[in-house]
Amino acid sequence: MITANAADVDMCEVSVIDRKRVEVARSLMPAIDETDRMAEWFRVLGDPTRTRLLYALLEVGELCVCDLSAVVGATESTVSHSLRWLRAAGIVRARRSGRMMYYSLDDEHVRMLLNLSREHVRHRERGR
Amino acid sequence: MITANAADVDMCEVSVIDRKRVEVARSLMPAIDETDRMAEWFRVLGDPTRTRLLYALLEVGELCVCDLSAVVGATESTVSHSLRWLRAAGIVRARRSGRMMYYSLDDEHVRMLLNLSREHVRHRERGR
DNA sequence: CGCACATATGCACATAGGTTCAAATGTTTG
DNA sequence: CAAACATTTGAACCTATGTGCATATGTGCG
Repeated sequence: MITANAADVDMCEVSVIDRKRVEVARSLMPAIDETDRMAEWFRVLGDPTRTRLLYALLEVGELCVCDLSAVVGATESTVSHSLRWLRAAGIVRARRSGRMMYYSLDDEHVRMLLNLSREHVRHRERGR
Repeated sequence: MITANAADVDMCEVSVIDRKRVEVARSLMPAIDETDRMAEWFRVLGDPTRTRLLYALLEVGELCVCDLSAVVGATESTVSHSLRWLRAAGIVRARRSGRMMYYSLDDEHVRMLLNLSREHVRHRERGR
């Protein structure tokens, strides 16, 4: 009798060429909810307005919404909506001062991430 | 008379609180087409299927489409569509061998990026 | 050549998400 | 309190895009 393990799930329907390598990959693959969260994080970063917001905050540390609006060249409403995403993703932190909200980066990884991204873009640029 | 410089563009319409900081941020901000490309790169990564495909390739180096399909648990058509994005973004490379296409990572930064992403996700996980 | 197999592509459909506008909330000031 | 200001929120609109299905392309084999 063949014992069923996690690696056999959903494998019967599709043709597999290198079964061994497939099983190794499946065993090393992160859990689905983990890759989902990772993808969601990237998706939040994957918008030009939000990328620009992050760069603005990266450079000067802290800015209110209307100043961010002036820096990135977007409506204050758009900026507010965008910041909502970034806040929900734990990338940005808000601080209230009077009627203004000051936003700043709240993620140690973002700085490195933006640098990596810029390197990638420039690397590709040279390739053309 | 006030001289107009680059930093004044589009600044007249919105209210600015800290003009000095805004100008600094604007001068340090990457060009729009650069942030656009960065955002596009992130957007390509921002899909669960594609994230999982990258992890599969990260672990075992090279896989054909049907094996990738088995590893990530998606239709071969879906996998092919996803790989198309990754290839267009220069993240993945294809090699033909007979009737099979073998895919592998084609970006030095992706490995580091996925690690950063995973750290972020786990860091947030602990916070709750 | 004709068939089987691996992959790619085009189309259709459903859903997600970005922007705008209008209105609401929260805050300072007179 | 009322008015002005900074920001947020909700709804509507339109575009982008992920997936499934059918079909096309490419390749090896008899």
